[in-house]
Amino acid sequence: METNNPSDKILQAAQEEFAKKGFHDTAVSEIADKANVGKGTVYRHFGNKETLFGTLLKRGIHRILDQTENIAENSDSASQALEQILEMHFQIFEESKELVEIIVNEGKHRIGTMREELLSEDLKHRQQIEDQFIRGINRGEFEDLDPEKMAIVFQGVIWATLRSAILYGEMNLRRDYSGLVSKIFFKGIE
Amino acid sequence: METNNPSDKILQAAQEEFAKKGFHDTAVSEIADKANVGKGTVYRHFGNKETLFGTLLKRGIHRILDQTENIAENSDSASQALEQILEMHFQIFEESKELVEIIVNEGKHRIGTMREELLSEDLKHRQQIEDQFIRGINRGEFEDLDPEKMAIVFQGVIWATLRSAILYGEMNLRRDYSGLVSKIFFKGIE
DNA sequence: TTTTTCGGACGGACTAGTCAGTCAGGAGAT
DNA sequence: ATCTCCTGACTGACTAGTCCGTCCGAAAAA
Repeated sequence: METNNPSDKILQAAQEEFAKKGFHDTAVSEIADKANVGKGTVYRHFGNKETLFGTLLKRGIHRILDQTENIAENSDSASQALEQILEMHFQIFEESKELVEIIVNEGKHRIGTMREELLSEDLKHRQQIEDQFIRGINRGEFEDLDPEKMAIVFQGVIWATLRSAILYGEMNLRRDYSGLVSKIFFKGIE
Repeated sequence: METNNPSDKILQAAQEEFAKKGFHDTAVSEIADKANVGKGTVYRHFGNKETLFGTLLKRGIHRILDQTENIAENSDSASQALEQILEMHFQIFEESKELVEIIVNEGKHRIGTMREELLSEDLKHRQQIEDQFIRGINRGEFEDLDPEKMAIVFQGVIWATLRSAILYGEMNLRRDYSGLVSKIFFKGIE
């Protein structure tokens, strides 16, 4: 991991600034300064502000998508998979609070040209979750309810727990929520 | 209802523009144009852009807070109250898609000076929901789980359903979600 | 009734500041 | 000398907020 190449330094600085102040209130020059790099260098590596932001966002989302994929393949049951998906989000949050902060605060948002692409990534993630609900229904783990709606609700639960951690600084998401969510969801629909 | 007074026209125009393009991407001059009013008039009635936005947001949030209060007082059980709270959100959404859009997209967000105030309104709402979980636990409706966490999760569910309706144009939220959420929540924790 | 005066709401040109994005020149490597 | 990459001063576009002349309607004066 070449942490001295400008691209990485810029990305790191951008992550910190965007997490702290959001897309609109962060100036490209601030990111350049924080990365110890000229403004022009930022524009050499990322064509414009939006692309820089989008790169960061996509990075995070793909990480989530990949890990979800992985969990789906290596789990014994749907409820176990869903539990692990939730905990994986907590894990990523602990590793990179800032990245999750950006995704939670602004990922759902209309950021110009990125909008369509980002929306489709979000949909992909929902599909992964939905697949687990379908799996659970087929295996007889869950009642036969609309899996799409279930996935939407589950995504909301993930988002809400992360958001509360960001705003109020929860320390141990896994301890606080894993059992609770399992109890609500899987007992409720078994 | 004096719909010709500038204040109302401005508020209406602002609601439409903010819902469509968000706070940062909406120029005050656009709002003034849409309201058929000079820019100065906007500033006469609302001291600045942030206040205009905040007025709109607070309007919506207070409506939710008041109706929640009302439901809490006139319900027979906690689970019934929570069900009604969810449906009340759907109701408001149907009446004013744009207002809910603003709240869902930007209400949770860092809007300068408003931040603290808005955050506290959000907390108030969570408290109302938490109160219902406490009530449910005391009445023996629900298992004895952490009511604060339950409220956070429940807020997430409300948000997720509204968000999906905004993004993908669900038509009948009540039909799609009321039963589902009840089943998940109240069967899961009874 | 008609005219004049007056207060203050209104409009929009203007100011002052910000910031995304550019580009001409510099520094370092080969 | 040439090439590559970097730099930051600069530009142009944009917009929040101001400010003062205009306009309208009410009410006093004639």
